[in-house]
Amino acid sequence: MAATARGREEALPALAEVFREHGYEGASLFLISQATGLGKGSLYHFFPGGKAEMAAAVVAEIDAWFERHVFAALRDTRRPREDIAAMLEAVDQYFGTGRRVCLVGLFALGDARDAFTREVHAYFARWVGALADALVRSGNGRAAATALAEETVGAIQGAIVLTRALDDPGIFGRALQRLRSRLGLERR
Amino acid sequence: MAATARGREEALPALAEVFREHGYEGASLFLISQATGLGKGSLYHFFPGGKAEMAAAVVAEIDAWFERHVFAALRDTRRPREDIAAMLEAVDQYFGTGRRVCLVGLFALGDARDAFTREVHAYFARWVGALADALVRSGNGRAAATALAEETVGAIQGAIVLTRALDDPGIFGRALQRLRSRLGLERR
DNA sequence: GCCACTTTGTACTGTTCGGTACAGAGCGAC
DNA sequence: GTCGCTCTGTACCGAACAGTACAAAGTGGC
Repeated sequence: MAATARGREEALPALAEVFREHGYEGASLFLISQATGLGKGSLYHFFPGGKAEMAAAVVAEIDAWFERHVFAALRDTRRPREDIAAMLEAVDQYFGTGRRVCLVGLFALGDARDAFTREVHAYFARWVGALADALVRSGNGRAAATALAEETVGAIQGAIVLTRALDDPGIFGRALQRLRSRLGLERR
Repeated sequence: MAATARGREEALPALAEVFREHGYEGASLFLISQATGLGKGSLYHFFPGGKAEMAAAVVAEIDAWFERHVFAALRDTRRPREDIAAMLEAVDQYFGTGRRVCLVGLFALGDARDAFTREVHAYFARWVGALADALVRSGNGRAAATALAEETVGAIQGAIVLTRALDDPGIFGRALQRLRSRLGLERR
């Protein structure tokens, strides 16, 4: 955590963690400085726009990560079932079985809503869209696929809330298992 | 919103709205003063413990409201199907078809986690528990009932996130409709 | 070794924060 | 009226805030 970042890119993971833990308002420059190991001088050198630019950079990186590792494969998949299963696996890893907050979801609930409406909207629209595409390819009708995709992404977000509220990662695991069965990914 | 509150109780709704809109850290005393129509003097007269006491009072009121209007009926119901349906209806109203944030869910994600872990845990545990009770009474086994209850509460929380992210209340409505069908509440 | 450029620590700015102090306004009881 | 009590506006406090200025420390090319 305090393993002194050397540049803008290296600082992003620690930065993301601070925003996840404390929200946008709660993430003070002191906390950010501590977490990244960078002094104010360096922080403002790398992010002249201050906190807002830091948060934007974090959101952009998360967005890019999901695009690369999750969404892209779903859109043009030739093996929809395998790729959807891989998506759930990646989600399980990424969100630490529900212990780790989804920063974009947190921003959606209002923490920095006005500032990042666009980015938040784009992230979830692409997630739902890509998943719906994969579900169409796996044999669902367009409407059913969209409904299933909405249900899946919603269930993941809700499971994060419940897991953290009740402090029980079992909730997240069970939610993923239900989704696997509902998406027809059960080994047969 | 700015309709000057006259006492502690009257101030709670406006207070809750500020915390919902801006989160715990983001709700400054200036915003609170504006929203309630109360000056600092009055605020500290009614809530000597400051912001923390205000947030605690709001959470307690929300908790009491759900206990009275949602949880109680579910626990000892003799008409589980009707009472579960009524619960979904109340939820739809309360959360403004997904436009209104669940403050307890927001706190669960971290906005004021440390300060309200107990309250957040109790709220969701009682919600899931009461719903599971009703589902047992409507003929489900204990395990299936708990799983369904977890799924339902999670789906509601997730639908709030998605609805706000994509700015489309249809998402919340469709989620509730799916839940009705899954909980066996469809008119037959 | 010297130069140009990037990176950093530190001291500082003005502002806003949560919270306090307190005088006085309002207002029923008698 | 006037007493006692609840309530409220205002001025104020120290601390923490985001952001700036800038000199010094590094660093790679030559």
